[in-house]
This record gives sequence, C-alpha cells and structure tokens, in this order.
Amino acid sequence: MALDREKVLDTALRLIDEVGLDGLSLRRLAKELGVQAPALYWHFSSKKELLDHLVAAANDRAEQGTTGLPAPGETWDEWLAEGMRVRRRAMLAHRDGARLASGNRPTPDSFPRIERTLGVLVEAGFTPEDAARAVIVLGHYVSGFVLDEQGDADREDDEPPALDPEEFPLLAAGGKAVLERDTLFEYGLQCLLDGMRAQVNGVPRP
Amino acid sequence: MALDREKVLDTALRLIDEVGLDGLSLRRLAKELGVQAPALYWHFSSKKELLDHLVAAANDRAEQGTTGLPAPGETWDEWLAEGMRVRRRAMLAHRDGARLASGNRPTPDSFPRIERTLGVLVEAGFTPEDAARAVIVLGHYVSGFVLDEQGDADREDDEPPALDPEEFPLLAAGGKAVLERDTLFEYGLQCLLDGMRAQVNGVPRP
DNA sequence: AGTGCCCCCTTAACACCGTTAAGGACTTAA
DNA sequence: TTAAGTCCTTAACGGTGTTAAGGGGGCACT
Repeated sequence: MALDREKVLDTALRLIDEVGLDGLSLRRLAKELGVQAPALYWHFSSKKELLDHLVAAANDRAEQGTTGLPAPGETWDEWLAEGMRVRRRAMLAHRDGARLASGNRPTPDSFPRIERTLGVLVEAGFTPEDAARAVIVLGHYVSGFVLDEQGDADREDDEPPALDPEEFPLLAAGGKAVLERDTLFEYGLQCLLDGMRAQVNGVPRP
Repeated sequence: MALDREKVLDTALRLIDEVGLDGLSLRRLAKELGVQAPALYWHFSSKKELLDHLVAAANDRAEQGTTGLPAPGETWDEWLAEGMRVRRRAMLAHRDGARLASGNRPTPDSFPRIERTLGVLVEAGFTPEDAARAVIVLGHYVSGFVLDEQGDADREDDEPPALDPEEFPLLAAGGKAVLERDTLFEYGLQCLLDGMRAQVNGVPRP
C-alpha cells in the first residue's frame, strides 16, 4: 500500500490533535505512517510545504457545506458574521489551528471565493476598496482572537496569577466576563460590523 | 565582566533584529555575548523564560514616555485609538515583534496599567465587563493585524501570485487598497471604536 | 593563612530536529 | 531483457534545547 499526499495529510491532521504543532516532527509523522522520515520528501519538498497543504486540507474540510453566498433574505452583515463564526470554528476544530493557519497566504484556489465575497459587499454598497479592507480586517480580528484562545489551551502549567479584587476591582470584574469566549467573540465581531454598517450607510466619522 | 539578565536581554533584542526570531538560538546568542550556550541557563531557567522576559523588556521600552491616562480634553476613543497605534508601533519596532509578543500572558506588572485603562472606560460610561471586552478585543485586532503585517516581511521568497484583473476585478482593486497598511489599520480600528461608541451611548443593536 | 562556600562559567554529552545523498527494490514500458 | 520511473531505505550532516559534572575565582569566617 503506497503512500500519497492525501494519506499523509490525514495522518498529520490526526497527529497534530494529539501532540500539537510543536510535537509534529517529520520523524514522528513518518513513524505513524510506518515509514522512514526521508520518505516524506518524496511527497513534499519540505516541511513548510507539507504544513501549507495541511492548512489547505483543513480549510477544505471546514468549508464543505457552505455555499459562499448569502441565503435569500439574509443581510450582508448577518452573512458576514456567520462566515467569521465558521472561520473561528474551523480554527478551533484542530489543536493549534490558528497558529497553523496564520503565516500563509491564501492560495489561488481561494480567489473565486474571495471575489464572490467582495461581490456581495459591493452589491451592498461598499466600494471595492472598503470591501477588501473589511474582509481583511475581520480576518485579522478572528485570527488574533483564536490565536489567543488556543494559546491559553497550550499553557497548561499554571492558572492566572492571583489578583486582589480590592486593589484591581475592574480587572477582577472584567476578567470574569472575558472568560465567556463566545460572548467576547461576538462583542468584537459586532463592533467591527457596526463600523462597517455606518460606513456603508454613508454616516460621517466624528 | 559578568553577565546579567539586562545585558543578555539587550543583546538578544539587538540580535533578533538581525537574524529574526527563528534565527535566535541560544548558541548564537551566547556567541554574541562571548560565552558558551549553557551559561545562559544560569540567568534563565529555559529559552521560553528568556523570551518571556524579552517581551517584557521590549514593552517596557515602548511604554516609556506614555502617561497611561488621557490628556485633558482628549476623549476616551481618541485616547484608546492612540494607545493601539502605540501598541502597533511597539510590535513593529522589532523584527518578529508580533510573533514574539503573542503567546504570553500579561505579567502582574501590567495590572495597574490595565486597571487604569478600564477606569477610563468605566468613567466614560462602559460597564466593567464591556470595558474589559473592549480592551481585549482591540488587542486581538492589533496583534492579528501586525502578525500578518510582519509575516509578509518574512516571506521574502516570491511576490503574490499573478492575478487576472479580468477574472477577479474586485480582488485586483481591493488588493491595492489593502497594501496601504496605515489606512487599513485605521479602518479596522475605527470600525471597532464605532461599535464601542454605539454601545456606550446606549444605541440598540439592530 | 587556610578553609569552605557560592557565583558564574566551561566542557561533554544526550536526544532530538529538518534535510540531503546515495542507492535498493519493485513496477511498468519498450 | 533492458531501461525508466516510482517509492522507499540507510547513513549522515549540521543544527537545536537542555542536562550533568566540574572548575576557577572572590569573599567570609575561623
């Protein structure tokens, strides 16, 4: 039974959930495949290339079942928000998913999808420039958010340092609120969308 | 002439600008200090600890000269925006600064500063919970943004793949706009602040 | 003066890492 | 039957973070 890219990527994705991104070495992956490490160089030219394809594979799986266009009657902002929630869930689906995803450009495969997204926004009244800015900026928010979210998971060592509620009352109150990740994510997401709604409606900036 | 943490961190900060985060090995750093690699373990218990202190040192330097409170007559949103610009510049000041900064919690040293920030927002009408959410969410945006900004710099290999303006007209137009990093940063920043302004003024979400 | 302690560093080594070189089977095609 | 191509092996290179053991030098105390 010969190896192929598909099999390697499947195993790598499974392995990364077990041992994390830092634990994923070529030797470890090769062992899991019943093969010696240099064998992987037949299928991928370098580890970096393997990781790039890993991201693409994970994204493919995550985007399955999404149409890429708003449902009838769905407004652009509801649609965009839902797209960002999907993106967050896709990153959360794999351990270190955010770290894995950040640090590589979109491949040309995703151009049509992006073009369609921009089309929806332009249809809604965005200039092409602002549409691109909106998409990029939302992406940065999501990846920054999930990066932190998963960074916490890695740091298994110790809980947050003790905090005196007498000395830092606001920090103590706020710290709890910030632990509700879904609420927090939605807060930032809606803030961004508020700004975009205002802009597309021609509201002047103060 | 004995080594101390200060000297090590100084040299590391200088070295990281030359060789990047991935190029910063203990042996390389030790050589720069005229010392053998294991000597560093006298001053820091691990490389991870050294990097944590590196971030703290870089932040200290960046925050020097900022008061941490709004100037008289400055509104909370102008003040917050300026704070985020400072944060971005601090990360950009060192090669791989964003990658370095992401992936470690604020040390207790920064608690007073954060508490003061929350105080300003609560003064402006935020609930303590929303103030904390706002600060966190802005931070995620900034780090996600700069992470991408500096990721581009690392990728010296090839320019973006050719893009047919006939096939992807919006992408072509938007791609140019997105290259103006300052404008792009400001766009997202103001979007976020729009949402926060709306919330603090009690504007109901649509 | 001598003795012991503590600070700061050295040398040697371990177990890993990504990657390359060279070559050995085994399948397919001429 | 030979030739080419595919997929993998073993061996090795130069690098990594980290640990173990020990050596000098300054300081304090007897």
